[in-house]
Amino acid sequence: MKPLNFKIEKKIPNALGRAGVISTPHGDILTPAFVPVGTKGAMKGVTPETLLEVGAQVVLSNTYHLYLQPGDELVRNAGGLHKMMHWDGPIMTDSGGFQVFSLGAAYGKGISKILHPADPSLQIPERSSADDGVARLATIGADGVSFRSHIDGSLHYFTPEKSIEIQHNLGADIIFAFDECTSPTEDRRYQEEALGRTHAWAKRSLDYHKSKPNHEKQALFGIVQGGRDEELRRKSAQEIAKMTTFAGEEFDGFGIGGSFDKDDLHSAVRWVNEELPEDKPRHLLGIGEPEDLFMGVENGVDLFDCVAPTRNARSGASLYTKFGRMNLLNQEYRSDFTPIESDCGCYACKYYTRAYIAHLFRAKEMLAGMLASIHNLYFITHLVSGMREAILAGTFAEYKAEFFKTYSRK
RNA sequence: GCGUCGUUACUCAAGUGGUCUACGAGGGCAGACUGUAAAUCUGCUGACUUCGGUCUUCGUUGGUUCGAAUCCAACACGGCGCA
Repeated sequence: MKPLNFKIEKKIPNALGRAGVISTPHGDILTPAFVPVGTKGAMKGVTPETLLEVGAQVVLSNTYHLYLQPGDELVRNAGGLHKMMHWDGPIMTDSGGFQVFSLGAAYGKGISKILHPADPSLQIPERSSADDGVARLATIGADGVSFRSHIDGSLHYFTPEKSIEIQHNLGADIIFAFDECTSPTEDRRYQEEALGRTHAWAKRSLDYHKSKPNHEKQALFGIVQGGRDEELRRKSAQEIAKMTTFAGEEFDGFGIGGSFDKDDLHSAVRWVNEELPEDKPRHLLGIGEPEDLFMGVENGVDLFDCVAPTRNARSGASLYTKFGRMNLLNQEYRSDFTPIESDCGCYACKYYTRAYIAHLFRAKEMLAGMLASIHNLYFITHLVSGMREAILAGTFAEYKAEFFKTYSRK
């Protein structure tokens, strides 16, 4: 029995994009779809009921974080992630591969998922091997990665098998192979070396997963890496796509990973999706700004997860609107008694004003982040489901043009 | 009335002769955030500025000193104690 089924409904003419349906043991995901991130088994400030209302179909949690706290065995004993967090829809778990990056090479350096051209100092290749003398919480070995817990400093070791085992305990519908997300500041030699590791780990993740009964109900996605280099990206996509166990079993879908120079994102996605088989779902890991979502969908991405909508909402009152992002904490909104967006159908816009939500932020009321998260999740979720509708209607280009007529990144 | 303590920027609050436009916190203003080390982080917050500086401020006034938020005197206001 297959844990996942993917059906393409319609394609964008002369492009890689498509609309489809992913079926999982916990329901269907209509694609393209945005996947809200609830790292520690909870959407920060949003209940599962509200998450549904906001338009979420599936959520993504994190292996590393849940392993540290409360512990994957406890999650298993609680009846699994679905039951524990009271979310009956599909769940995905990231493998912890991103933490290899964020707690490793990127640790303490201000390097994030996306580098902007304005950070020239960060773009110089800094090393070609593991040691540059900078303290970090994750160090990479041949067999796996050792992590120092960011919570209590305790030492932990992840191998591909360990990551998959934890993900089996968590019980998500879609799980990811353990990979190394590299920094764009690494040179090509390092990217190649890291890619070799990611592929070896992918194979071990696949072998281990398919050898366990869990593979009947949990789908495993392999992750493509390769940095900004076209040859490495295409090679990675091909290798991950054709990777099989001794019994001939393949990945059920693919993740596209990496930390990007903003300009490299587009080309990397296109190279990869030109190589990946059409009949399996593709997930662009950690990307979710509107302009990137359009780019991704157009280039054949089916799923996106991103912390941006919730983090922006919570931590800066940065809200998505059809005109671009607005900072609700700006002076001008103090006595603005209109909704965040007058034609938005979300709960926050239906009942509350900018002035009120801004007040809640200043007063440090929890409701502030909740309402802002609801709006941002609604916005992004609906933006992507709107793309799906447009693909089905054959009007993707028009939908995109209409959106960018008013939206600007500032 | 006498005694005593206090008065620092929007607020609270350090500072008791030069390194003081003056620590720190809050507030305010702005910015950042893309598989969540994140309800977080960064910058600015006396005025003017060609961004190198220039000028003005520590209750008020006067004084001591090369130099005062810091020492002295008087005054104003406030707390406490005694009448």
